[in-house]
Amino acid sequence: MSTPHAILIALLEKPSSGYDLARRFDRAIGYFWRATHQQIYRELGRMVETGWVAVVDDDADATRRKVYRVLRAGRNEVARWVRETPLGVDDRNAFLLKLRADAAIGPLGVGGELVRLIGEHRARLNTYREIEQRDFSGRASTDARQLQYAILRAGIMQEQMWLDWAREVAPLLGVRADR
Amino acid sequence: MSTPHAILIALLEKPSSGYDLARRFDRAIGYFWRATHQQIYRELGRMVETGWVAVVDDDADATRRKVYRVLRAGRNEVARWVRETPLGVDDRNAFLLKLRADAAIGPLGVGGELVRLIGEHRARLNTYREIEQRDFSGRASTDARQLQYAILRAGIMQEQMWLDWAREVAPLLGVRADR
DNA sequence: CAAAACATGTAAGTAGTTACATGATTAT
DNA sequence: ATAATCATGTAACTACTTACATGTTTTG
Repeated sequence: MSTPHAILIALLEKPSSGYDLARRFDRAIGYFWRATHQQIYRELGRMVETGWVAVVDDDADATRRKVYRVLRAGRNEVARWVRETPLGVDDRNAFLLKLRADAAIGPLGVGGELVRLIGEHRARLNTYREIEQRDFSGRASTDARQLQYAILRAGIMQEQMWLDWAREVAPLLGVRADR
Repeated sequence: MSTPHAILIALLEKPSSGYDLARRFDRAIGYFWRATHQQIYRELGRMVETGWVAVVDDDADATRRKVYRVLRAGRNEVARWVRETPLGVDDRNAFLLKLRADAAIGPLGVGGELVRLIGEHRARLNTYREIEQRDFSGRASTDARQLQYAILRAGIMQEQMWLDWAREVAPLLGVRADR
């Protein structure tokens, strides 16, 4: 959804070369956001053009290694993206990305969005529960039917988990998860 | 990851027109797998070429509406894909897709893959727990640090949830979630 | 000195998104 | 009749993936 912003935020946390970024996107970051080295180099090139990042003139070390840092315009762009890009319930990872941005250059007012998302997740959970009541409340079930129920259970458990998590996070963002 | 297979499986569950599929992918199916009508029509066209699906000659009803059904080759392709395409821990939705295929034309032996995935999810959960111990066991935390911990918590809770779910599903697939 | 890891890129192909386009049927 | 919904498609653009390509530095 937003590879350039993922890269900007990673660079805000620590200025890096394309190669370093590729490694970071394979380890810690990669657990929730992926990018190949081709994507990274392409985006870095574009963002230099745009003026969001610049190569740190590695004074002494005149090797071929290029370390990038985020410029003021890039920082502003991250803040703008966090504030003005509404996410949906399916953009879990993008929301975590916003939290990382908030940790790096915050506060950026992510609390409001968390509250909205809690509402949307609750609505979806209710939808799932209604389907559960309607289609899976009876007794005897065929194998196929039990599998279909398992798929729905995955959705239900996922929403419950997200809401549990949101309840933990809300106070950190200065909002209430009310009820 | 595999739009054509998602469409084939939806068609196995119920022969439909492109328009119907688009609606189904917006409702129930859309909660875990998305496809726009352009993708759907394009894939349907391709799959007719390949011989995986065919238009049901809507005898009487000679309107412009085209209902597609899955041919034997398409069915075989689904079975092949389910059996021969190993998924990673991040392909949650693709695994649910396999369960739907198994419910529709199973059994396809998905149990083995579930067992493998349980192992991989446990490994990832352990990695997260180690990071937790190493980086977040101390007391006093800054705001930024607490947010970083919240991101890690999301990962931990997600893995725990998946493992809980897998424990429910295992018996349906004839395998044990052992321990 | 050879292999592994470092480091950055181009090119081609595939998939996905967004915008445009058209016409038929159904309901008000 | 006119608006909404049904129904199917093309075209252009953007993003992503996979393969190719090249040279450097470090380590055994």
